[in-house]
Amino acid sequence: MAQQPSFHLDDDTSRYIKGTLIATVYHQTESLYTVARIRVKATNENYNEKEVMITGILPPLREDELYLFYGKFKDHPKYGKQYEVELFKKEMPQSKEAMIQYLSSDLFKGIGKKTAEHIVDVMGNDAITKLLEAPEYISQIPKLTEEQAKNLHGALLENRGLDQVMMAVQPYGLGPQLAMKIFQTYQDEAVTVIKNEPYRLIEDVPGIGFHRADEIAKGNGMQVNHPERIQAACLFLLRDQGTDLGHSYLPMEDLLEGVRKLLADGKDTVDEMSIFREVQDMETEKRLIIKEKVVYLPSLYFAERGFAQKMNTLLQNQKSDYDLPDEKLEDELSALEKRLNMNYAKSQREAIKKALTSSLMVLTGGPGTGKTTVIKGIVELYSEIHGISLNPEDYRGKKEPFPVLLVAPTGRAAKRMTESTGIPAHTIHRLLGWKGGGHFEKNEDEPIEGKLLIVDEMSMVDIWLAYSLSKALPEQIQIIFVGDEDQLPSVGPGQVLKDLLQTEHIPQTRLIDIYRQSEGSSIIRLAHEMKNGQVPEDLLIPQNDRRFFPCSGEHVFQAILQVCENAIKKGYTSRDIQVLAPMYKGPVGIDRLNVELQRLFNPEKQKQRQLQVANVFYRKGDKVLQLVNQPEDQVFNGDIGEIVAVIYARENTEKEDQIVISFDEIEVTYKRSEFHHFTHAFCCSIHKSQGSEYPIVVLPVVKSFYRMLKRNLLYTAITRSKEYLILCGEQEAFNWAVQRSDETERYSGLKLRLEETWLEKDNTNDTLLNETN
DNA sequence: CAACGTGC
Repeated sequence: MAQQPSFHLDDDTSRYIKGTLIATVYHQTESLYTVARIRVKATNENYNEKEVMITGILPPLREDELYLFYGKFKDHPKYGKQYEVELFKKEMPQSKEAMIQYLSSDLFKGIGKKTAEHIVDVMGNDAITKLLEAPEYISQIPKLTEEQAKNLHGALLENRGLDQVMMAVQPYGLGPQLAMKIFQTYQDEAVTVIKNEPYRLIEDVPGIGFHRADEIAKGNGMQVNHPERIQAACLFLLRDQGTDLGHSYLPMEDLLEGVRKLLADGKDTVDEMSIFREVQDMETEKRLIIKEKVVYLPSLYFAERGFAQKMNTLLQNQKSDYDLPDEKLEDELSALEKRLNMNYAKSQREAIKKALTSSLMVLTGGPGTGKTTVIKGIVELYSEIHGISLNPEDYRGKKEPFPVLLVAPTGRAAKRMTESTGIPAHTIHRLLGWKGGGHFEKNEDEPIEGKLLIVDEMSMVDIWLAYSLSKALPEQIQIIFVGDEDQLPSVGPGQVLKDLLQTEHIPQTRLIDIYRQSEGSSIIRLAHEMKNGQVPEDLLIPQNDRRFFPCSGEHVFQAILQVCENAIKKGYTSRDIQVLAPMYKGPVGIDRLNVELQRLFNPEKQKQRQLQVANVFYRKGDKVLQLVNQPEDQVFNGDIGEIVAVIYARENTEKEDQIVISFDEIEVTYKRSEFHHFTHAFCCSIHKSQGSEYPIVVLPVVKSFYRMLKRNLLYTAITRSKEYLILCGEQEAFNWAVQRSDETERYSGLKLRLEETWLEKDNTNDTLLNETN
């Protein structure tokens, strides 16, 4: 018999645990993040326990339901073995009560509690399963009116679940995975949503963009110029495409043109006037915000506005406490220099003094300008002048909270801060108490406690996070933002650091190059020229600290290997040399480089112990890159380590393959189930290298990277090198990257918001003054 | 095409 191709959840490719709820351990209503204890009824996992802890994004679970969880086991450092659910499915209600409740729910029109009870009495607890298998039984249920029978039949078919969803989306080329996601998202309402509100899929189901939803809508008979269609396209363009490029808004013209293109379908087009009208309607409904001829998603507008307002409030709170006499500061600074046995440069002294006397300050400078030194100085001098202890132990059990807060957007940057200051630093998310879905425990109602806050690596903070942080700030706090505006921008929308620096009334200090002698270093000079959009004439001429090997095509790959081989002969190791590349795939991609570089730096010895993951072999001596944060191990995303031991399953009590990696002094053991927490690091991505420095950087620069070649990416890469920089590739590609900075420009209104809210404050003050006069 | 953080 010819069978329709179908996706069976119970086939052996998907692992599952079927079970019932014992107790919900944790459930967050905003994000739906759930931890629950489950009684195992059946599983195809290698698991023999009666109970299991599951985690995942799930609706509130009920005790009377049977669930099918698809996922995999994870070893949580604190909570042990847990099943991480990727997809789940609700089995039909099992108990009599649940079945009655289900049948009398809104899903089955015309069937109330009485009728539902009757059906279950006649058909049993598995009434629905039975009726689905043999719908003809419906007519045999006594006391059911013809109308009720018809409704029941229709609803049963409609809500049959996954099969129905798959059938509904099949004509649109959506595979079983997406069908499953849709079903998971809407459960019983999935088919209804697909039929009536297909554009909701864009928002709710990752992997469905405007075009896919639009295909479905079209299949449902959606008119080309239907308001719903136009509105969905507007939101999609702003949310998905705009924020992907880092924009906080889109200019009206860009939006209209973009939406017109998105909606055009052969001869069927929608004119920009109609789109404009919809945009206006959406503004009336407060689903969009229009300011100065640009269009915002409300969340982004309020983030800009709220952050700007808070910054200005802090500025106006300039208290007399901060008004320290310059003489005292100078004296204390000199004493500090003596104590730390060092000398601050003039711009560093100014930075430290300004930081201590301002309620808000931005500190910026390129790599090697001593931002870290200044942070340390600020903290030390602050404690000195205010006579406060910097020993966290002194605050244990006391009412007074630790007054100095240090944070950074990434775990690794926080770790570096901890190391350089001796004071515990955290991620911004940790400080604010992340709750999922963009919500935090700390906010305007429950502000954080502290007197001085320093935020490092501010270039990586997007406008949403900046707003969340600003909301949680008490009014009496001194805050210092630190960062390098020429580095890679934040993943999320906005360019908060840049905008702060471009706003005149925001107190700021720029550090100039001090440490890596500018005159001696042609790397620094190169970086400077690049900043200004220039390529030095001597790019190809060997310098004392950099070289450019011109080559193209396959030669680039060979040149990189040759450079490394020569370095090895000179006695350098993989610790000294870091190869960087912008992307993983391709002929000069990270993946391919790592395979060959492993062969060079850590060749396989006879009978060497090694463990295989996919096509990669790990062995002792391999340089590896940590990919996730493991705060409990003091190891963070981006940390580089070295494999120091390979242990086979038969050699340990857990009977699981293990790899031990050493990060500086710390050694961390990974089980096979955690091997995806690291990867080879002979070559790593430029993005991952952000925040690290290496003695020697080797960098391929080729046209095949053209999509990624932008000025700030190249800048970030070359400024990672402390002593020597080796470029291999095409000069044309280098020039191209330096020229390309406009394309990375982001639409941001933060500078404007900072200025307008500043003026509004002035006005309020004037009014107050006038009134008191 | 690459990239951040996180809940018991």
